[in-house]
Amino acid sequence: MGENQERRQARRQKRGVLRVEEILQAAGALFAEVGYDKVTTNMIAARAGVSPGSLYQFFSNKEAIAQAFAADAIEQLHRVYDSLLSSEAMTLPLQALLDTFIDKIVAFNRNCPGYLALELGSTISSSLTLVLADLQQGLLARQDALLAAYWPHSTGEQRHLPLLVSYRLFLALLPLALQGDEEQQKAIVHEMKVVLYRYLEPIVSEQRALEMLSARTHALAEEQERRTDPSLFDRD
Amino acid sequence: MGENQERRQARRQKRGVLRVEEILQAAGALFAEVGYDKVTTNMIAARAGVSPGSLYQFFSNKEAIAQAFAADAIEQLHRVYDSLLSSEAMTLPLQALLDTFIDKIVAFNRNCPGYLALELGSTISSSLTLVLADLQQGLLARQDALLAAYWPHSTGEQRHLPLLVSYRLFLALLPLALQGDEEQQKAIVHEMKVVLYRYLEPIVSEQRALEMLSARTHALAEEQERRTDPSLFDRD
DNA sequence: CAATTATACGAGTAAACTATCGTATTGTCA
DNA sequence: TGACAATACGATAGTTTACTCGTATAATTG
Repeated sequence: MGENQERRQARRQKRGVLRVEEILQAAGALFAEVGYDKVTTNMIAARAGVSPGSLYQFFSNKEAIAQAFAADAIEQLHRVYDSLLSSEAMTLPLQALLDTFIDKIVAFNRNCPGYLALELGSTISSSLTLVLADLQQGLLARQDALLAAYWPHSTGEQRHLPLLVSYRLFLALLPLALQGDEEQQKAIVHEMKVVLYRYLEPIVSEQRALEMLSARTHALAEEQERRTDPSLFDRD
Repeated sequence: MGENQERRQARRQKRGVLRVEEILQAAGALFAEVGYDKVTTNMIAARAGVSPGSLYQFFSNKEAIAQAFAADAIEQLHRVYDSLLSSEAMTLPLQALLDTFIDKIVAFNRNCPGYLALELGSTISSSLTLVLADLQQGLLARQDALLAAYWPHSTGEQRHLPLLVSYRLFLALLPLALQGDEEQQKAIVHEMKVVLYRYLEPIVSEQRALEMLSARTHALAEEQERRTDPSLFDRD
């Protein structure tokens, strides 16, 4: 699709590569502002300072622009994961890891607006969504490795659900962490860390999790007469 | 807008009211399937079994259809909250309340697909989004009352952030809870309850929260030499 | 039964948008 | 320098979509 065109840039690279960057940056900004669907190709061209026709010199269609933008963003994210999966980072306690992890990913999304819009704005299964999901597989593997390091003796099967849930929770709060004044942004980031820590900590330290859950349950039961099925929260 | 038309139905109510219901149901189903933006008015007409022109006998435009659908849905949600805010429900421990609360709201979203799509698919600030936000204010007040009941001596200011965060967390997992096989759906609902309980419980019982958090922090510090700033998770 | 009004239809209109095409310009290489 | 390829342009073709309008039918009222 768009790759052929980019690959054949043997000559005249400087102008072309520069234009591609300009176009992708303009597209990303617009994705963040109005969402992928409502961005028109003419808007992208205007923001990038090129003619509508020039877009198609480098990208075969609108979707290819979003794909290239997402590919760039995900490559950057991989670099973030590289630093997080370093041997020294893995020796941190979960709380500290979450702290740096969340800070870094939030910082990335601040620098690269538009990626979040593509991630969230994925109205059900366009072909763009499928390509995006494919690109994310790599990131999911890194996240899984991270969780595995903190959850010894766990199987991929076991990690699947917590991983999925954690990712969704993070994504859900991310828009709030990027909007509003700095005060509110800090507060949201703090809540993100609290939510994920309280969710994940009992999971990665299983034995303690069981103890604490039953302890809490008993405390509640003593405070208040027990009207509820004790197995409400037990899984199947 | 659309209200005038519906209000002037003095005669011929039966056919008209019926058509309105058919149209809204068709629209809701389509919103859930492909999202508001990608639904065309002709699709709604076809699904409802009416001509394109007939839509505009009852609704002034596409957005008015979504608004009417959302208004209906939110009215139903208010009835759900009515039962949750009953005096007897408020005596349940938090865990039990969350259990029934989540089950009921999930059940509603199963019965009324399309509402979630409107809620999530709100690409940044169309006029539809503003109207939706307005309709939701009422629900937010109910949720706040619920949280206030479990968090004595709390101010509205204090409840604001946890309320916002809880709602986002719930919304984030809801799509997962509605898709996939029944097995997976149950698992997701379970995770929803776990996440919200672990997040909210320390908040509504403040003093215990502080104790437990510091206890955990100490335990972690002893297990592992302390390389991280102890105040990482403190706000500001 | 007439008169009036709500409901129904569906071809058609105007606007918006993606992508193309013919052409002009700029840079590169022999 | 001359030939060739990459880049740039912008008008516009072709498509999609929300919505209208003239007309026809069904129901209600007097």
